[in-house]
Amino acid sequence: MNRKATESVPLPEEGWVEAVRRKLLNWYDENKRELPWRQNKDPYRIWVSEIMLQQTRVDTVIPYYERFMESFPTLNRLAEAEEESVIKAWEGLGYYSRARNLHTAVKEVAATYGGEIPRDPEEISSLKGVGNYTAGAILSIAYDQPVPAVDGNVMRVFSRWFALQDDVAKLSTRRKMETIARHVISEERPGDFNQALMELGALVCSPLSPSCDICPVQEHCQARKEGVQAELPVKKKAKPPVPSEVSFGYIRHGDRILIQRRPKEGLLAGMWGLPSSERKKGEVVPGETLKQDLFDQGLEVELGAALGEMEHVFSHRRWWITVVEGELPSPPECLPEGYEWVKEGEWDTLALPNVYRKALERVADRSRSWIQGRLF
DNA sequence: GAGGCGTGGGT
DNA sequence: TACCCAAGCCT
Repeated sequence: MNRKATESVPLPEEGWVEAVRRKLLNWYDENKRELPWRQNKDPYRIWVSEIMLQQTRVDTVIPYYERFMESFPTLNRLAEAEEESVIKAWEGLGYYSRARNLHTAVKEVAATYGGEIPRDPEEISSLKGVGNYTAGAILSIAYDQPVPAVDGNVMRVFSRWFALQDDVAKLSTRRKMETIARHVISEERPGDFNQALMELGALVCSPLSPSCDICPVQEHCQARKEGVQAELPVKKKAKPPVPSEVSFGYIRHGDRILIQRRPKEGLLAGMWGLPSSERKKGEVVPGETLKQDLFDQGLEVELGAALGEMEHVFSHRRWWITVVEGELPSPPECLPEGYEWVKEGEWDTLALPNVYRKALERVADRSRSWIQGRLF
């Protein structure tokens, strides 16, 4: 333990801790939401929920979680599943490496730990996709271990309780928060305590306009005392997403459309999508680069009209998309690696990220209005 | 430490 | 509109 780092951590007195623990847990008992992953303490169910909830809102997760649990009700069922079906179940939820890592980790638990999720902090943390927060959440919620589970909510709550100016984007700050968490956690109800902190952060101690007037621990909050709760936590601003010009091809051959699997690494890794090309914004004529890229793969495409334009923003990149129609008059007998034909409209079995689904809907709208235009 | 990695909702 | 954000992890 680093003494210097520990010295800078403001550890509250025992009286303060006992009062806050009691009030927070009482508030949680009265106000906690009924959520599908709170039905029982099945560590597998807790695990899946924690992975889905990473950087993702509760309301968004719920329907995915319900469907996922119907498809993969137990750890062994998930371990036996094909990766494609796991990714398909994750379709639209984003951060797809979460699904791959979860699948990898679950197979590891089945093979190495006899299907029982390890209770040892070192072992569980070694699983793919299980970091400090997730390990703490599973161990405390499912296994009643008094270990911290410090997420964005907890850091916000602590920043305000103790009026901390540390940048919560920093790793060192999270470690500091974990030291505080170890000090204040309830040994009797560690899982409920950790969830109560997060629930308070989500429902009361919210980022923009915290509802201090209904907060169960308002009288213990240093930020409120100083009237600075809206300025906390301190967080360095994120860089704006980098813009680029992207062409999607809607390329027909008979009743089939050309699709392409994305590279194994990087953005939307391994997911299916329309053939596409990406360039720096302002550098290119939409469509031409796509034609070039496909030509390099041995596919000679004839491009038609632009079917539509759209914008799609990822956390770190902004795509300015032009969907261009085209056809492949004389396709090779065997398509290059990563390309497939799929019947128009039969995308259902493919795991398509939302950006492509949006584009396909756009094209479908265009086709419908085009047909209507011919009818009237 | 900093950047990559999705998406949708709120203001 | 243009941000900001939401139960992080990996490299």
